[in-house]
Amino acid sequence: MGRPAHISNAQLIAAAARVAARTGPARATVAKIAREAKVPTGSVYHRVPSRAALMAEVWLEAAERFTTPFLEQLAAAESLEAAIEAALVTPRLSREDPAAGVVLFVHRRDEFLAGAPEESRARAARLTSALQQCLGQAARRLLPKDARGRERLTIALVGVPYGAVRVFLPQAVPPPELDPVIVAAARAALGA
Amino acid sequence: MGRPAHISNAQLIAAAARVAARTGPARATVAKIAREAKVPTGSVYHRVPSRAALMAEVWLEAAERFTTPFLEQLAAAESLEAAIEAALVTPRLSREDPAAGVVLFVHRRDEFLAGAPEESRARAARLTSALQQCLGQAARRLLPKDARGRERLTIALVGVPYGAVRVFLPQAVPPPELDPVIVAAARAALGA
DNA sequence: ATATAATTAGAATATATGTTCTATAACATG
DNA sequence: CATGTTATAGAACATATATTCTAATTATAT
Repeated sequence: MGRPAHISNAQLIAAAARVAARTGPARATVAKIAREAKVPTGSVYHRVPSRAALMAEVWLEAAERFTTPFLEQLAAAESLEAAIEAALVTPRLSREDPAAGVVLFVHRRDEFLAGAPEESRARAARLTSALQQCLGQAARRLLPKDARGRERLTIALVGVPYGAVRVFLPQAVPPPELDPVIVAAARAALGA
Repeated sequence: MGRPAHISNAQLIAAAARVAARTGPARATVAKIAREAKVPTGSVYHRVPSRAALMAEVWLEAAERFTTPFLEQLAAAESLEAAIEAALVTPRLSREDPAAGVVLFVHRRDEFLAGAPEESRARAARLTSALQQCLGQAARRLLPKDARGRERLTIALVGVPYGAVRVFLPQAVPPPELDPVIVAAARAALGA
């Protein structure tokens, strides 16, 4: 089968994620990523077609780690209180996988997707629209009287926890005491 | 006095702010900034020593527009309710000066300060520490029982409004209806 | 008018960095 | 053990863009 690779594709993405988390995607050069992954720069191009595609992959992987539990919690929620639990996905991910947390909550989606191949963009668009759709359905179910229900739910379940963890990231990990504060603030934002 | 300049120094900074708001500071090239300001690229270097120094200036100007009213409101606050008003500086700035809002609340301080001259960094450090000091004093005054008062106040008055406006910026301007939501969420975050 | 200063104007240069290329090494299979 | 395949290894190349440079322009002051 030929010479074995020093690292796996997933390890390359993980190394790129660490570099991007530290420096931001714009300053994550191929040289730095290769050094972090302990492979020569040329080897990077045996795995991915371009730096832009790799950065997109980094974002997509982090975004999926967030979206999966968030959508699961929110889609199943039959009460506002249950929906509010989804707000805790943000601090939990930041603790469990700080690099993914920093990628998602410190840097911006567009920085990672700039110049990315069409396929990566399409995947990113699907993730984003799945999130919005789920928020819309939950709003119709749980805030039927509120004309701007989806907007309000987005503020409470996305905006509030995002802002809360940003007080800590990237220097520190959000402490456990943050979670009840997020819940209280999200509940208040929903007017509940 | 020599040939008159096409634009003032302030106009160059404003043009740089618009470009940086659109593309992010990393992709704000000197060529783009010069085009936006309608001056040749070389002229930029008659005003500022480097692109990095210009980006730092953009951030510092935006940061001062935020810090001044925020500190004023918070320093004068003799009650938690008065302090909570400071949380509204964030959405107000985003409406009154969207470019400054995007610079401060969409992009990151470090992106603007990367490679900046020492003097700019020192100014930025002073702004940041003035903010932290004021938050600390307010916490001791208004939340004397809370051992982590400053942290909590930061979450409520900085993190919550930041996350809330981020739901809208940079695509849209935060609507006026957002303000009572921010106040409610900030109040809840303070446990009041 | 003429000299001087400050700027415009944009070409030239330097540098950083993404990408490709050539050679070599390590593994599997017949 | 020869051959084919895949990866390493890092140098070479291409490109984008920050910065500098030379010349031309337009104001003020004497």
